[in-house]
Amino acid sequence: MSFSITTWNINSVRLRMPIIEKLVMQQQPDILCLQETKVINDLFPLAPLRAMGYEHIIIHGQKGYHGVAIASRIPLVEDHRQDFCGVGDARHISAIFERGGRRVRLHNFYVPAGGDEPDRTINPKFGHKLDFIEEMKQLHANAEPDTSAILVGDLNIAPLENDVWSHKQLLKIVSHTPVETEGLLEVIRGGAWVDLMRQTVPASEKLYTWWSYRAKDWEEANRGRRLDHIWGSADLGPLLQRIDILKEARGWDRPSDHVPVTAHFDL
DNA sequence: ATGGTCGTCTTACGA
Repeated sequence: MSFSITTWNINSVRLRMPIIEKLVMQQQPDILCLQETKVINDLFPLAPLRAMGYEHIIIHGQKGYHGVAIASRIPLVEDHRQDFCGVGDARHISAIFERGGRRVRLHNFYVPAGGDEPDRTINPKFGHKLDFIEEMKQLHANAEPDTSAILVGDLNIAPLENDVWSHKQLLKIVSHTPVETEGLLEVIRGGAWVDLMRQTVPASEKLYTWWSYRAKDWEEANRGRRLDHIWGSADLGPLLQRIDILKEARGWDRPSDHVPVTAHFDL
């Protein structure tokens, strides 16, 4: 048995339906996790996703901002939303699925971007991001008995030196400041998560999932960051076949600034 | 060069 899961910050799900269809045609993931859907639940485009074979869809949206969704070809049970920082943002959705006799808890996150100034005393958005990361430290990969776990999403932090185009030049840029990168690594360590993308690509290699809209030529500049992540409980590590980062999707018509990341498992 | 370009609650603001 094989199983694949894709995470993609889509930056408006309604605007991106054409490239979501393109992704599904190419990759056919069993589960598709989206972030920044930017739409209330009543207006979420369920029909086209169902037409692509995703009959099990759970959504958590709000008007204009944030929003997460899980679209699955296998049944989802026990769906759950956690209101991180208690501010009512649609930034987390979770469900359980079963595959190959295994029970798996799936978390889909959209972590706050954190604004421009990496100082919580003058930038409340940065404080919110740090508080959100602090709350994520409660999240353990082995929290539930006889249940594996996968955590995906746009975590808006590039934790390792080679997760950004220039470690030195980005040390004071939100997404790569030491307080963020150390915080995210503590979430990983404390929760006994495995960074599955880095299990297959050594930390010495550059790895990006996001390229800014603002570059004149994103591909030529190649000033990317690894903001999107796929983590797993340790038992899933040996079952991982490969990770695909679909860089070409950054060049598709009306692209998101993030590209899809897909994990393939023997599961 | 402290810019640039996307998106939506669009002439403001978040990313």
